Amino acid sequence: MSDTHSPQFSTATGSQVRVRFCPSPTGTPHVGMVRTALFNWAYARHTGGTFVFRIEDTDAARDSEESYTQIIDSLRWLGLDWDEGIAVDDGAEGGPHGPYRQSQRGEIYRGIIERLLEAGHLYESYSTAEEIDTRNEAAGRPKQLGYDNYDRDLTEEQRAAFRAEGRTPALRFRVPDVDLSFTDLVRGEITFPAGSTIDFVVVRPNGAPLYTLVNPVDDALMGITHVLRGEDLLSSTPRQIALHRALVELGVEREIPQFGHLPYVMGEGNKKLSKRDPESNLLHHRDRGFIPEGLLNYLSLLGWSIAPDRDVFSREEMVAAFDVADVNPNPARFDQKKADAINADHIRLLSEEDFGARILPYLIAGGALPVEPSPEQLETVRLAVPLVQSRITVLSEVVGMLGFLFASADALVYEEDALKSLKADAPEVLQAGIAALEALPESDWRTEPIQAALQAALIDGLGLKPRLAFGPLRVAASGRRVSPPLFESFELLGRDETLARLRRLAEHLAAGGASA
RNA sequence: GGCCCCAUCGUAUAGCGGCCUAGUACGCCGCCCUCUCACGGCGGUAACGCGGGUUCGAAUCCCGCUGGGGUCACCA
Repeated sequence: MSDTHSPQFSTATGSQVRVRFCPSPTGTPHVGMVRTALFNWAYARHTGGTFVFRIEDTDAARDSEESYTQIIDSLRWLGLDWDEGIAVDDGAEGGPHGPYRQSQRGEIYRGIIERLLEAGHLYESYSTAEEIDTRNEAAGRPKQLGYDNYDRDLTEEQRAAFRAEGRTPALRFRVPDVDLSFTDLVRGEITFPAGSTIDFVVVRPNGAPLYTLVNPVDDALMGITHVLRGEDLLSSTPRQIALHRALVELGVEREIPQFGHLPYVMGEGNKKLSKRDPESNLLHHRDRGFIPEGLLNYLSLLGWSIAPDRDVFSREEMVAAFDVADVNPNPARFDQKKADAINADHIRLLSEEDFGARILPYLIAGGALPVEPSPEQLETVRLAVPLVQSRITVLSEVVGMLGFLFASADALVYEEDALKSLKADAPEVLQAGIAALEALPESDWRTEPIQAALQAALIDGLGLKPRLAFGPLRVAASGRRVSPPLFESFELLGRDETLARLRRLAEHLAAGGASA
């Protein structure tokens, strides 16, 4: 036996780095998937390397075009741009290693399979799952041990016999009987003992290649130097390394990529964040009004940190600081509260103009504004921006926060808890407020004079506590217990509208609409 | 069960042998600010899983245990 030269892993650094993101388009984009994309992207940008985007759609039964579209849409929304891969620049694919959808690479795989077969790395396997179970049972071998390498050394006669039965073989990879080890970029040395990795199927009987083959093959063909992926794939790494060794031997690639396994993103309790949990769904966060800056920042915190005393930062800062070697191997819990807080911080960092533009789609989607807002409505939004920017955590909250500005006095709905917060003296307070504001001419209808007039009438005049004095007015104006600042809201509403609302609540209460 | 991974406040993390009577952030609890709610400010609560080593010295290194997780598909 020639000495199995020690594995030749990639030593690429700097601009030689080539990483890839290769989701399979099944289901809705998952935050764990996005975190993986983010770390790959950040590593490529940090090193000045190349970020390749490939689609692993080798399972026609599970893949969907809708999922494919959502994934691309999500990366675009987040601003995770790629250098090579599918649909670059809104046009055709780009890059020297296309196609970047595995469903279109059949010819390429056929060639590789041929070479692998010729070199003896692959063999025909006629065993069915039932037969494997039966054999294990007969041999008193635990079922969980799986395949028994039964077909490894079938003779030509035996194969012919199977074929005569009308069976077509799957192709299995012959895993060498050696320890398989590598240095994980985030975990350090990992060794899988010889014998713990069994021969695995790489091609279905119908000729369709499986992930087990195409994933390493494409990494080889596309010159990937660093494979950063989820921890769930850690246990499949030894067989990938075995396959890579064969590919190096055949001259398909020069070196085996380095591997780094990113920690799990967990949900509540001790389980992986499942597709069932709403917070696993990227689209859900976008709909709630996470902004890309906030979501990216939070996701990067799942397994990584930029500094001992700071956790709010821009994507540029992340790129400058990111290194896989600093990734923490612990599984991380997705904490919605923390995510919200980080998002809120980023929302406050937005310029007023930017913020104003970003909330518009939410106001429309939430029904606060029509699809085509009028210039007046847009102006109101612009003026309301400073009132709400520091008051919300996710963009969709603007609907509840500002909706009252776009409803008419008679269409305004009073929320239950708002009505309940009113005391018995609410009618008098409203009357006093109305009187005070009626005395205020249109020309003085600005925040400060409004506040001065109400202060004089209610606090100084009636001797009320501010809380009790302004509560009824707030409910009258917004229908809510919590609203943007009151006097500013009055100004935005305008004199007539404000007075109409105060009168309407007064009538509502007089009609017995609220309990004391 | 075999194999593999993981182990610092409730959560995310800092810590890579002495700077740690363990830092930061979210959360939570007070107080201040205040027209509500936020924002902001101040203060507080709370952690090195256990047992052995190594060392003058261990959250940091080694071993064992315990506990959690993953994986054992003709899915990816």
